[in-house]
Amino acid sequence: MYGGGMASTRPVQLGKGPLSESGATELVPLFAALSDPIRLRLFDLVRRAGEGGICSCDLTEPLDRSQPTISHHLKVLREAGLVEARRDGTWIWYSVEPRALDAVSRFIQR
Amino acid sequence: MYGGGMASTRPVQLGKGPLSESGATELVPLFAALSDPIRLRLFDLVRRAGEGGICSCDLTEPLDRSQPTISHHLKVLREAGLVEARRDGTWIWYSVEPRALDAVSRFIQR
DNA sequence: TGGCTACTTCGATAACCATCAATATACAGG
DNA sequence: CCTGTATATTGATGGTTATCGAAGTAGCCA
Repeated sequence: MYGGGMASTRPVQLGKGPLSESGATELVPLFAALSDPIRLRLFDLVRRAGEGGICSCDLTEPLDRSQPTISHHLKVLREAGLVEARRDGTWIWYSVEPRALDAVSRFIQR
Repeated sequence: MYGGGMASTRPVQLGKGPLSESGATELVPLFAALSDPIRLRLFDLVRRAGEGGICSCDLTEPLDRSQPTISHHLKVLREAGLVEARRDGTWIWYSVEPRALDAVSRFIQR
């Protein structure tokens, strides 16, 4: 599961016509994933951890939420294709999916 | 009311430390406003209308939702500071708030 | 095997959200 | 002032989401 292929549908949206229904459904999960304060700060923490990533255990405490809640939010970020998880023994390291914000970036510069 | 000052709190976030709780609460409403397919397409339609804006009446039909629903979503976009409304006689013209996506843009390029 | 730690899933609850029909407000023309 | 058109607000409803505690799974080590 970890490192497995989530968010497989990549491209679309060639800067042309009005945002199609399908074009919208590509972007909505991204925005939805970032529209929660806990997830936004989670993503920020993961991003500033850089290449090596950050351990899940280091994410629970600073956000003042229960561990299951953090786990839930990390799952949302994963399924949105924003972060990726890599298992190393007992614990799991999160890092930013490289092309995570590409679609958002394209949307902004239209 | 229309043209009145919404989204008055502007700046913050100088590319420095971890995303603060307040920094997150600045971005969350923006992402939340864009995390609905109807609103996303609504915003897109308004944006591609350019300077002059687009009449509310031209937004109801292409999105296949009732008039109250569109009105509701436009209100959300307004309160998020993404679009502005200008009344002209009987009808109302929507256009993109100039600095609408600035905060999102800054967030992406950190 | 057995116990420890890290993390996920389940079940429940309360808060929130999208949607519509109905109703209300605002403006323009007669 | 009355009528029609354009837009907003209200009230209700069904669906989704954030949250937690409790229970489950997975890997390490002895």
